Amino acid sequence: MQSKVSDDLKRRGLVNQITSEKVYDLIDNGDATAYIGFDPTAASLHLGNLIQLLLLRRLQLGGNRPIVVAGGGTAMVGDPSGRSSERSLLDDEAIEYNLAKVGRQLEAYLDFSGGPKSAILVNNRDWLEKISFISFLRDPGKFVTVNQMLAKDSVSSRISSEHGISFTEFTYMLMQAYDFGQLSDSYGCNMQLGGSDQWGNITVGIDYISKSRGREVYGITTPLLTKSDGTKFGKSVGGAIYLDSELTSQYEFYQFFLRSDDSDIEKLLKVFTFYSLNEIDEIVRSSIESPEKRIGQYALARSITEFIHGKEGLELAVAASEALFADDIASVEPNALRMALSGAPRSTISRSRLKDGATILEVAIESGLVPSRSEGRKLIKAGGLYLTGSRIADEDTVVTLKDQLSIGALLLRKGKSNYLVVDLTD
RNA sequence: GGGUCGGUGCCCGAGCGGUCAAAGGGAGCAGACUGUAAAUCUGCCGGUUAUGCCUACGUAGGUUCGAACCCUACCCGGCCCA
Repeated sequence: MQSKVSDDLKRRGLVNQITSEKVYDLIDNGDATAYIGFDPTAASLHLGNLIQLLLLRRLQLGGNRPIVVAGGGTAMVGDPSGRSSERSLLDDEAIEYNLAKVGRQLEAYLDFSGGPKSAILVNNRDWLEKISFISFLRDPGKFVTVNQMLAKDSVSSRISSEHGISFTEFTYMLMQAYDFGQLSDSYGCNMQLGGSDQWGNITVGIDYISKSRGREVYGITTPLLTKSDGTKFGKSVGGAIYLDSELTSQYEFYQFFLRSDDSDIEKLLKVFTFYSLNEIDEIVRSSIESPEKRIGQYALARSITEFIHGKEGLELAVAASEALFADDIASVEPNALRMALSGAPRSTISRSRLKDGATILEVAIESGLVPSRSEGRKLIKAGGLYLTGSRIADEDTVVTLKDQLSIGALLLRKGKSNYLVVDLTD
């Protein structure tokens, strides 16, 4: 007898709030049809979204049916939850673009292979676009009181703030409630999942369905993932960590997890991997025994990178890591090096630029390693800029074609581990 | 509406006529140590065509050789009174 799905979720720290204990019965018996919506406000999902998506995946593995909603319609309006000021509206084109990208990601991490528990992907624009204004006012509108809406944190905090809240965003939770209703009608969806900031939106939907259809549905939220020092998890130097390798290379993705704090490892393994709790205990135990081996970090980074980027992606990331952290990168065989670095952050600069004699400072700026001349100067002065493994002491050091690696690229490094491969173009 | 206190760099917060690109803390970046960890210590932390110039102390004006600091108006917030 396998341990219960609900116990597993609880012990992984994935449950923040539930609307009823009934939630656990449903998911343990494989009776849940659970949905999460993702608004395509960016071209890729990031780690925060991934936690939700993995939760859906866990439910599916436990015999429940997942539905992912691409918020093509809701993205037109913008969710005020967790925001202190009004969003700027995205135009149609941007949403369509993001939708195409994010939609593909949503399909990649769940099992859509058919059968009764096969995942479903829908776009809420399909129904939100069709409903007329008057119907909208009559159907979801009449079942939800403004009093109720005003009481939600996401709204009340904005009303009392100097920024206020537009009618547009105020309406958001009504749209989300309507989504839930549609899914309930079409697919028997009986549960909505979301981050803790979604609690208000989810409960409005539950009330709406109960009043309009007399049907009982449920909700679960996940806690906001924080690091052991209390700061928000999932940000790195360049901002959010994305699942799309064009925005966050496999190497960066892998490295992000590889550099996790010891004290966060257990939590991260529970949230981001499918290792069983027993396996995690084992990994954590050996990590504590010999922390310098970073067993937990490797297990975490490998597992999650493989899940997101596949075996090939993981191999790229590992190869890039090994090549970049090698003692003598110049001796790495060209083909191997080219392969290895294909997952690393890159930039380009023209050959002629080097022929004319560019200084290291200029190269660092033009390649985007540093944002301004002063930043570059400071970096060099602090001893934090490296060209192919050697520290640069003088900003006027001239970079020539002789500095290129066997693969026709320069290798810059900022600090201990921020590498940039600069391809030479004609 | 009246009174009063306040609005400072990514955030918090000192400054109250020149020596202020603005103390201090946090965040961030880099260095040392280490395990590509944490903690700790050190340096940096508006831009630049750099002993100068530009941009910046709620907004717009004004006084002054000179203003974040004084004056006027306006906008926004806290508290007290109505």
